[in-house]
Amino acid sequence: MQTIQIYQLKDFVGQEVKLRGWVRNWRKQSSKLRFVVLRDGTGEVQCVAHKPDMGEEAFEAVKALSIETSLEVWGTVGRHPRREGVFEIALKRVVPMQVAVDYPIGKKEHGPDFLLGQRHLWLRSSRQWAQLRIRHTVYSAIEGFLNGQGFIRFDSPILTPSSCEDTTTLFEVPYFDMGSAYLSQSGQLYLEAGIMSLRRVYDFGPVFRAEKSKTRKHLTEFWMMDAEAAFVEHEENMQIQEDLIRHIIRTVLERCATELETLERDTDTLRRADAPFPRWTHRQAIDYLKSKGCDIDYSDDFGAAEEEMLTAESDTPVFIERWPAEIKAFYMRRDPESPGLALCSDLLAPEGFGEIIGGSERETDHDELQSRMKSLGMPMDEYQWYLDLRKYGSVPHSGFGIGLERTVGWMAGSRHVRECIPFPRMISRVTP
RNA sequence: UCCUGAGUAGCUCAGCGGCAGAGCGGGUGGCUGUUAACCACUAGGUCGGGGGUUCGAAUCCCUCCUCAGGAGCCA
Repeated sequence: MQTIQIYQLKDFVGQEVKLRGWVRNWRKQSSKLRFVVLRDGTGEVQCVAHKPDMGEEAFEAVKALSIETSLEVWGTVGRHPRREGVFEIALKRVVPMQVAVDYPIGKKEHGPDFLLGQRHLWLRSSRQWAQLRIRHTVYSAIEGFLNGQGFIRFDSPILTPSSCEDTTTLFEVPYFDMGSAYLSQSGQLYLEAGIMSLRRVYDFGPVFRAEKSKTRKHLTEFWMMDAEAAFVEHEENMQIQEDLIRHIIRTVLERCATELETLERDTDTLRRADAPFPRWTHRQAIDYLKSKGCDIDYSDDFGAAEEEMLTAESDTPVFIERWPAEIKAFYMRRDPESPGLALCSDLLAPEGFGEIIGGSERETDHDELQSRMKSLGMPMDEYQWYLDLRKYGSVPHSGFGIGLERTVGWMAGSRHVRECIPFPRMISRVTP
């Protein structure tokens, strides 16, 4: 008899098999009939325990099962009598590995604080299973796309000497007798060094922000993929981002049908997002918002409400490009046609999921960059290496960073990014 | 840091000045096709902590704590 996994059931109809997993739920129908829902990490299947078929002793073993007990089951694969395309197991025998007593997560609703406190167990529920599998698929789609575009993985350091911004948003860690180091907010500056060797590079890892943000779009530790490419300018940079996002959408739709169904995600909406992305300048966006009655100025950033208005009428994500330079980062190249603007773009996801990518063409001129850094009061000795990149063969280059959890949240239709990472870290939670 | 809301059984919540409640979960029993199964019975309480008002406080007031959503903030 073969030991199989639930995803293989369709190939074993009519055969006796062995499965290993956990009890998701059980239902008692009568003194002679019980249903046990088995999950094994690859899926779920209903097992039918009928006392006259399996015998007194084997049925007693089924009666002793509890939610989340780990076990091995033997039985015959069949088709559900009333559900098309659904399989079930006619049980012959069950052997518990470890009997779970009083599993804390029940079948009814729970609050977020309780569930996050039980995150190590909450991971087992159907929705979390589906979301984490979509996370894996998004991760895998990003890597597949970049590999196909000639990007080389280049791991940026996580411990860094300091920030280019003020250090209040950084997590500080003691570093031997050298004072403090800080957890990285982004590996971008290091990637700019990498492209001068490898032409196109990316990193993919955790980044850390000590901001006291308390919203459904913020985590203090989240995963970001930063890509950087030599000889790529602003327009091509946006094209790469659009191609990447559309590749992610197609990959998730293709590989995660079951997961999306479990989450009751509207896949037509996702499908429609796989189309050319509108590109608005920041000025056009402000004009639009003004026409809708927003009290906003040409030098302003957008709040959550504005972001939603900008994408409300679009099926696809929307690029907002060429922002006022003074509200963007120092390393962004200025627009030659309008020096007050930065050659940058934010990509806003539709359906209210917010900003998922930020990118820009980078400043290439040594003196220009140096003067901006000085005026920001940055520690020039710590960043000499970064200025060196503009002294020894500076080239046009661009890059962008994509937030994994927000992208997963959009794909999965999750209201909160805390469900898009196995163990979320937020302002009021670092455990479990 | 600010604004708003919440904290009552293991969980989700109702009760909002006069006997501490329901559903789920636990336990016991019933039902041959259930899908968060259902039905009956049963056990289960420091009403977030402290202080105050009142004949009487889960309920009103003050204060602190915790959580949520949002704002600010967010290479």
